[in-house]
Amino acid sequence: MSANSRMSLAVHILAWLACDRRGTDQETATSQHIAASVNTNPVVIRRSLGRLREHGLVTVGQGRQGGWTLTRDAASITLLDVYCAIPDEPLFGMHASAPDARCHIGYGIQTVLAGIYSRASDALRRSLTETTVADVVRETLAVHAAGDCPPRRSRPTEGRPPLL
Amino acid sequence: MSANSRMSLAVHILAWLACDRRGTDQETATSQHIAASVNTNPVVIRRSLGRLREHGLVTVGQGRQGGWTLTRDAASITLLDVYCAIPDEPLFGMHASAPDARCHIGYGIQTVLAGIYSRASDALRRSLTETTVADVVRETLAVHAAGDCPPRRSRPTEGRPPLL
DNA sequence: TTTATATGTAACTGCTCAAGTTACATTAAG
DNA sequence: CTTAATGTAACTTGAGCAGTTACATATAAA
Repeated sequence: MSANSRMSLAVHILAWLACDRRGTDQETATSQHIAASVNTNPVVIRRSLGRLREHGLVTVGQGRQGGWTLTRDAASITLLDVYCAIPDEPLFGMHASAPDARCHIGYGIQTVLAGIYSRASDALRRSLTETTVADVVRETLAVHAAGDCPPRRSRPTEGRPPLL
Repeated sequence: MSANSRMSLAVHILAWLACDRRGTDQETATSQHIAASVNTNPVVIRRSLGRLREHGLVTVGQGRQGGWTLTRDAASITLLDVYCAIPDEPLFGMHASAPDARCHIGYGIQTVLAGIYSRASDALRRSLTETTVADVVRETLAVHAAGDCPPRRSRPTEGRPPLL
């Protein structure tokens, strides 16, 4: 993968929003702010948030003072929910060009592979249900608290004492 | 792609070799023949077989009358063995550019994601141990026997009665 | 020893796709 | 009306894979 980082991006965004909520200030959570934490372009963030919104995980306010919020508690959002909200690429790709159907193996191999891949995908998904966005936030803040970290910046941290 | 088809390719090749072995003739299994079944270029097959050989799943004879054979029984080769023999791309990619370490979330998120992805990968691998190359051959031939298939061609089928 | 038939591998092409970026229309608070 | 936000199209860049050509190397068989 094929190095596509959309899962990491989406989890990061949701964790950021969940963490942001924990604070007391009600500054708007904009794609600009989130982009600073993720270290990328705001448009990339908006593209990801757009999908998360389509799947009902976040809502957005339009216009000035718009911004993003989780629609439900972070503890109720599993990483499978997130996984389902990113563009689905199959775990394993099939042959680029169809095998020779006149060969005993070539004829049925894709059917069999599909079954195997489906079972593998189920196992993966089951494992993703075991972690919630709230878990991610908690563990991430724990890493931060334990670590030897540089001076704070970028919201949701800015100007506030560590949350844990 | 993400769609990278190397797993499908490797399984196809091994199934082909396993099936070929079941026959009585001892024609050599060449990259040329396998390529016909997979419907691709022999060099693509050799590249894949090269990795499978490095991982001890097949052996090769050089020169004229060279060719490929499984090193052990197909029933003892799990799909995890195959998975381990293809170039390892992580299941999920991390952020393309490192998150802002000055943010509470950005600082620790990748550590946490690594743990989550590792557990997901374990689940996937565990699922792959449940199928062997022999299973794939058996199921594939069953699909062939059940199906309404075109006239035979391309070894390992050519000129032989259906195996199942 | 020569010839025919394999593999091994480098090097190149073409294609697809993701991330990043720019630009601009739209929306709504103040 | 002004300002600050999202939504989205369009483009650039870069990476990686499948496929291909070409050729060096190895070896069984004539």
